[in-house]
Amino acid sequence: MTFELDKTYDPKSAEEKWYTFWEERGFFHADPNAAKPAYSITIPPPNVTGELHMGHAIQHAIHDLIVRWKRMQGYETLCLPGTDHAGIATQMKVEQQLAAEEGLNRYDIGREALLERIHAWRDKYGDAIYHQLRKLGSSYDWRRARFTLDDQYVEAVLKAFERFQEQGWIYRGRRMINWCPECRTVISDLETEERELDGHLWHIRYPGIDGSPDVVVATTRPETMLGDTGVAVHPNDERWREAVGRQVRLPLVDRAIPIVADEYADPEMGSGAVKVTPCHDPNDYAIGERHNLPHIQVIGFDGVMTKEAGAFAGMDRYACRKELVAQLEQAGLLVEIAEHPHAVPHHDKCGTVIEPLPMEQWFMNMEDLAAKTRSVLTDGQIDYVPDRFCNYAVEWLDNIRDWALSRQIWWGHRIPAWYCTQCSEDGLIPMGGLTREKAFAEGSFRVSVADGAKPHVRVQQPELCPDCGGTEWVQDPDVLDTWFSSALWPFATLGWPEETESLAYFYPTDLMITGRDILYLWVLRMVMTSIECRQEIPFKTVLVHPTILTKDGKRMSKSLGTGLNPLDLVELYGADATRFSLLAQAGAVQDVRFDAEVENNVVQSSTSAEMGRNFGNKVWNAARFVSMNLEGYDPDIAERGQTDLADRWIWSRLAHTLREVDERLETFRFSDVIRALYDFLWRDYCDWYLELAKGRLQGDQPQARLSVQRNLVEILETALRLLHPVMPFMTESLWQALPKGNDAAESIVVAEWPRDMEACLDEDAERSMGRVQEIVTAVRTIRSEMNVPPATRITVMLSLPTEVATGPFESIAPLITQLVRGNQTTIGYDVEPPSASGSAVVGQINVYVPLEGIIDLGVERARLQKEMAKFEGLVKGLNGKLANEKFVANAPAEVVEKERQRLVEYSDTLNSLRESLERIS
RNA sequence: GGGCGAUUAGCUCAGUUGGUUAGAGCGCCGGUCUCACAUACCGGAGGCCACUGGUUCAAAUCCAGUAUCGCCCACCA
Repeated sequence: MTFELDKTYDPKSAEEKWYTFWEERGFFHADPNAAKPAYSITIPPPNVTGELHMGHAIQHAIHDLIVRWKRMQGYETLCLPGTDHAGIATQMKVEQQLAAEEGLNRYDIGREALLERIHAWRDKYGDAIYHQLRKLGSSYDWRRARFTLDDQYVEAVLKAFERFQEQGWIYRGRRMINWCPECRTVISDLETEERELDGHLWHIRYPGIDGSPDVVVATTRPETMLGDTGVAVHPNDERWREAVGRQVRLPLVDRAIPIVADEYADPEMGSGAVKVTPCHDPNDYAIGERHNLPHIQVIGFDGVMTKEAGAFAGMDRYACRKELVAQLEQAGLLVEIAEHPHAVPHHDKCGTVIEPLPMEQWFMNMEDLAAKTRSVLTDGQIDYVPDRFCNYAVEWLDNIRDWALSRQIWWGHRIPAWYCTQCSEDGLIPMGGLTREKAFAEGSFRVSVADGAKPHVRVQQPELCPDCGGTEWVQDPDVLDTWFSSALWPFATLGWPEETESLAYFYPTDLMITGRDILYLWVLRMVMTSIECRQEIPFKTVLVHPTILTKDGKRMSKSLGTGLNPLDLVELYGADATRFSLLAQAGAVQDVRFDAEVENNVVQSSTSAEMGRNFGNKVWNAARFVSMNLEGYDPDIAERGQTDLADRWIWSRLAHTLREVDERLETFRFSDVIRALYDFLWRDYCDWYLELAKGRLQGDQPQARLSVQRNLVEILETALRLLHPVMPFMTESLWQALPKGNDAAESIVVAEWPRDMEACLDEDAERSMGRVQEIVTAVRTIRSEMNVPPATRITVMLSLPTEVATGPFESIAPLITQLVRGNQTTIGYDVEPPSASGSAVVGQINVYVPLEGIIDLGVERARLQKEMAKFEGLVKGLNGKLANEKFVANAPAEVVEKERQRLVEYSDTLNSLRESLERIS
């Protein structure tokens, strides 16, 4: 019973072969009627435009690790994949393509045509990420892959919108919003990103009128001055008491604006007076409301100055700034220009500086949901790992703000609000001079409730207008924020609003694995929508995985050339090694500096992936060794060796490893999982057990040979199952090749996870084997230090104190001989070694290696002296400690006793070392 | 401006509730192509655990402060 393996593991052929096999057998399918406990995860849907990056890679290495583990443990395991339509990002991508290839923008081709192009784009590229995930080995139920614009999913979105509307949370209102002049849409607060810019603070003089003093105001955005409709000072500011109620003249536009008293103005700042531009600053908007100041919008939705900007109309907002500053300077009204670094909100998707504008939009009041969600979190119903993220979530909920839901783009879920063309006529304003017919047909109009538009929220278009009996309707032109649809992900993907079998069986899901960046944007909103739509939590645990940084702790970014394509790693080192490297670095830390050299977005090498590759190859070769030594092996007649020390030891180590792996998987300490497996397979199994097995394999006792063969196979087979969730491909290759019983599973994917190994734990064996290892290492050190040629066979003499029985040493002696390349190991009491011997002390045992003619006594003396110095230090320290009355009095008795024993032991060791030294001096 | 995290060997990181000589991998030095593996084997060197105080018989570990780096939140002109 032998099998053949190549000299090295070849990832490419294995990956292709086994993934196909797994999919054909349907191992990843999850059945809602299975008679097993369920375990379910929905993945965070990547953007449909997305390409796999390292963030995905670590996320999915973790997903698949957990999912494969649970599947082997006997759960009916669902991992549901999918993609997000990613409204702005996707539309942006296709628009950029349109501009680059045809020089057209979205308005040139219109709504329908653009949507057609995006759909075509999605059909062509939308599945790319699925193929990339397969390359990593992800064992997901691809039959269930969902897209946020699937028909059933759209239904869920409309249903949810209607439901929230019925709760009275959704409203149309005029508010200060974040406008992206590049994308020409509103975005939510969460989609803005503050960036520190080196700005300036311009101090400008506004001349007083009718006895009012001149006012100097400061601004970081002088161009907004054109829209100023007031100046505010603090009501208690004595300097300005007389000025309140008077007016100043706005330079360049020659407009008289009032000085108002408002507590927003900070007397400590500059002159104490602040300019007020209600249309272009959230604070100023609030002041404007309080004092009824007029709104003058001088910056348009395209970032270009409006006709209200007078002479500056038509200029880009930044060009205008420059020109305006120049003119102010010329007019002698520019008092000062100060350097002023400050944070400016940008659109996270396109990087454009946000323009705050008052606008009518759809909003959702989040107060009720936030309150409910808060108590769910503070009740501990959802476990956050690490748990501090739960506190952050609660804090965020405490400061919840209304959610701007509508987007002025076309790719997405169109808002299910309808307007009767008859009675809403005045509030439906065609864009760009279109006729009403055309504007309505294309959805190119602006809705103004203020001007009389009356929205009716319905999933279906209404029949008769309840107000006027009209029958013609137009749907709201806006689409919903992408995050509105993804907020429904865990239940919408399982069939909601239908009460499906899958929903009943797999929901709530067990685990949500996510990055830090979307904890509020997405994760918390899923909790909120689930509480409302399902009256339950969407997942029991939120696992926040580390962020992958470059080697030197910088952001990984394609534009910086520090991007790293995970598939390049797969290409270089294989999928298993890539997973290994990611998981090995996913410990308690929240940032992983990924150990790879990258040049111009191309990976040159990665130390950790190399480690993974080497480890895979090591295991592969261990299996190869086993395969080469199975001559005459028959699993039916071979008995598991359980009396030999090495056998008892390796089973005990395996049992420890299983316990460690399970524990660390339960607590998501992936780097510990890797380390446990690595140590067991490489250190215990290969370095020690295989080496020891060679003796029995090559010996002349058939029974011993059979039992060690059985152990070699069985231990390896079990360890492969433990390793499978980390390195699925390599383990499957080996597992398939290993001889197994007839009732073995079809694949390691569905093989049973090892369990109940506690009985194999054997402290005595571990202690004895530990002694063997110490002695062997000591002898090897002597060999190495004395430059004993590898071919030279040596004798090891163990000298025991009289109170120690020789029995146990009789059995370990042959192991020592074998491992140090010796010819024999002798045991005796108070042995007097030849004077030309190397020596070492292991616990109570003196170890001698006679080296007549080889030993360099000078080297040996130095070695012993160094060792003595170490123990002298230890003994001195312990003496001091035990002489300290406070220690003896206060420390627990067992600690004191332990220290006493150590002192005795170290003193003995020191004496032995001294004797050895004297012998050769 | 608030909050949080990190700081341990040249590098990347472990170090569980305070209690043996602080560990691993890579890198480095020396020796091996020893019949599974040179993607390997054997041995070795290398640490004032960021700094300063404190608590304790005992601190990498607990507390306070400082420094550096990073993240999150925040409308201060």
